[in-house]
Amino acid sequence: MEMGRPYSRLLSRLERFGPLLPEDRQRIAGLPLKLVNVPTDFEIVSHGDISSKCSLLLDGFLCSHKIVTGSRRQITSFYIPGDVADLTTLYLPRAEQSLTSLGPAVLAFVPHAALREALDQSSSLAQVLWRETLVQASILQEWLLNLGSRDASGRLAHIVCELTARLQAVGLARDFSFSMPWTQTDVADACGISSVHANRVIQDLRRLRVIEWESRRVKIRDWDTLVRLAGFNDEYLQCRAAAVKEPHLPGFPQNFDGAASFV
Amino acid sequence: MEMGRPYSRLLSRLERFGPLLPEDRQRIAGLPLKLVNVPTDFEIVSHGDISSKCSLLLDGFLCSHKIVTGSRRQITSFYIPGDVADLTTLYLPRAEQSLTSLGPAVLAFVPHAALREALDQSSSLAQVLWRETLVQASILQEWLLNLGSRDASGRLAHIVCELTARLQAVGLARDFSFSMPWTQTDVADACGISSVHANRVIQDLRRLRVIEWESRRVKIRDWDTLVRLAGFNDEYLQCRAAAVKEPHLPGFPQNFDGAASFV
DNA sequence: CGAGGAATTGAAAGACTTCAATGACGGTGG
DNA sequence: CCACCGTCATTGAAGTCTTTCAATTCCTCG
Repeated sequence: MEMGRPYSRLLSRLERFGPLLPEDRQRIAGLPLKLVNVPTDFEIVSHGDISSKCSLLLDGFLCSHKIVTGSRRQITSFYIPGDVADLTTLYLPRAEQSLTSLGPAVLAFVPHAALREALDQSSSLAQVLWRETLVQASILQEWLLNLGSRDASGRLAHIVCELTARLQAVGLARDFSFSMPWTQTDVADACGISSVHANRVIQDLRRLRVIEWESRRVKIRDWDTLVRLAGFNDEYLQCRAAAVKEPHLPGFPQNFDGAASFV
Repeated sequence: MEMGRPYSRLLSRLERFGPLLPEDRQRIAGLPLKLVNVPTDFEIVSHGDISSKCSLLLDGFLCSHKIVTGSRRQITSFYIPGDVADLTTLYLPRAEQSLTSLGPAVLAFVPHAALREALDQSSSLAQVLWRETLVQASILQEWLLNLGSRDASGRLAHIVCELTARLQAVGLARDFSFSMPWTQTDVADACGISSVHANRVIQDLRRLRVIEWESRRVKIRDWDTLVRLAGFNDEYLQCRAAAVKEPHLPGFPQNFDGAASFV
């Protein structure tokens, strides 16, 4: 991890839809931040907190989650390096979910005040960050499909696919292999299944030689089969947005609609 | 429905966090729009479409949904009058979901171009609409808890609670009674259960005298029990945001954090 | 080497789905 | 006005998936 450039991953993420204005890059890069190391299972934000900062994840993994019915924990998102885990709190300061680390993690806290100021100065930057929250919402929708319409093995396969795709996009899953320092219980809480059942499903995937998953490290052995099991389609992640709009033709702005096909 | 003021419900919704600037109200009210009546089960936006307009719902209900595994349909959101159902397409024009009407509905289409122009001119307005998408995302998270961590009757109860609360917020569920012109299959698709099972669960709720649900109309008979069954807490809806910030004390801005408790 | 968390296993119970049939209802055409 | 039709709601029974409980084994770390 390049500690020297804490915003680099975030910036390259934000630029997948097109280059930022140089001054917007400056605004991001100039944001004050506070680096923090947190241990495993550290609760960074608690449900109900009023936040005054955003948490940019530099290294490790986070999840947001909430307790339902007294004891059952539902994980609603995973965050990987380059993600701002609680960007929502910028305009909805009360945290509806808790945010905790899965494994040791390195964070950069950015004060809301500074971020708001930057966004007030640049509507183009605000737009880019808005879009980032929309992509996160799109991931939530996909999880909804996952929990609502797939069986346990489909859910697990889908989560692994998504994680792989996201990690690849930030260069952390070369060779379809990555570290995943969380427990089967964590995975189960994301899939909405019991940890016992999660274990059995993982074993099925191992038996099928689709994945290896040992000592906190996952290796995908048969991506195509995994994708098929999961019914995975990466479009919702907008990972390849940059590829789509390659031709930077002047006079041909992206997503142009004008009054063209208005109903 | 006041056809004369199509934006009134949206405006009052947007103002629950605090009054809009007069010029921002003007910008919204001045937006061009095209009124459209659609019949039951009309697909307004299809998965994969590139949108050039947003759909403000004036009357009736919509849902967004997607097909999983060939045949199973998962509903991921309901929309009620005053909602902009596809605000996300403003900056993520490719629709990841389909949008269809549940029962006859009245829509106002607003071209992206006009909306973008308004938002470029006013960063305060952009902020308010951004927040609106964040609230929608917060609803998605709650649905995630629903599908991942509640049993069938809890899911159904929760959806009814949410719908009731949202409809009440726009004055459409006086006396805890409202029209719900969709089928048990639709409800089942939102809960991620089979329609047969949905039917049995509805009957349980009827037997417990918690709700009445006949001929497309729901009446809540025992709100407290329903809330308990659902584990419902309306905070995530931000319905009561306006109430919270009643004291408009000058010099005491809402959600002020400054450098105060910065970690 | 011991302790504690994590993973694994088996067996029984429970929740939900599927299939298949029947009943209820509203709207249509004759 | 009534028979007919299609959609939606309801029911029963069998089968599948998942949970729960309770051990047991494995691993990691101090």
